[in-house]
Amino acid sequence: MACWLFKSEPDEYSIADLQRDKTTVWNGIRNYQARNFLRDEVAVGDEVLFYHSSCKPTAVAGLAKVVRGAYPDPSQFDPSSPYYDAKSKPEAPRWVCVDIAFKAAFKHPVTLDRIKATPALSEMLLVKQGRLSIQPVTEDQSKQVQSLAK
DNA sequence: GCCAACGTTGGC
DNA sequence: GCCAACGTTGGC
Repeated sequence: MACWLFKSEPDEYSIADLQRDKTTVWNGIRNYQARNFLRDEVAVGDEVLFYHSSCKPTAVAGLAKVVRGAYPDPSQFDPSSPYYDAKSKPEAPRWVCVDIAFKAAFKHPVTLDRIKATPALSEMLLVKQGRLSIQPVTEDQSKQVQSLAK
């Protein structure tokens, strides 16, 4: 089982929204590096750290799990969607999405500042490569983050 | 709202 | 098939 970190702007979709909805489609990914992870490596049963980005403070806010592997993101073919991509054809979809389910909302979200200040987490891509909305996390890192949230 | 980092694109 | 330009991302 692999672990991942998914970023979302809480104004758009927060861990509280996921708690309410139970499951959601993780769509709208329009960055190639993130898509490659989604398409090639994210699998059913994988653990997901749910990260709130572009807010104050940015933090890992909860836990989710993958319940459906990569399939074509329907929004890329919908002209009325903000995620519409005219260059993507149904016979060769450019973008994919996965489904995730709620597992937990952290009582104490683990802020980016805290992660940066924790030596065991200094190798996280979150710290080393900021701009990546889907990223792999080691099992140790995931456990560390979860223990900081208690 | 700046701008740095990345993968992809496309002109040559 | 090189490589400059582009689009996306997200902390500051």
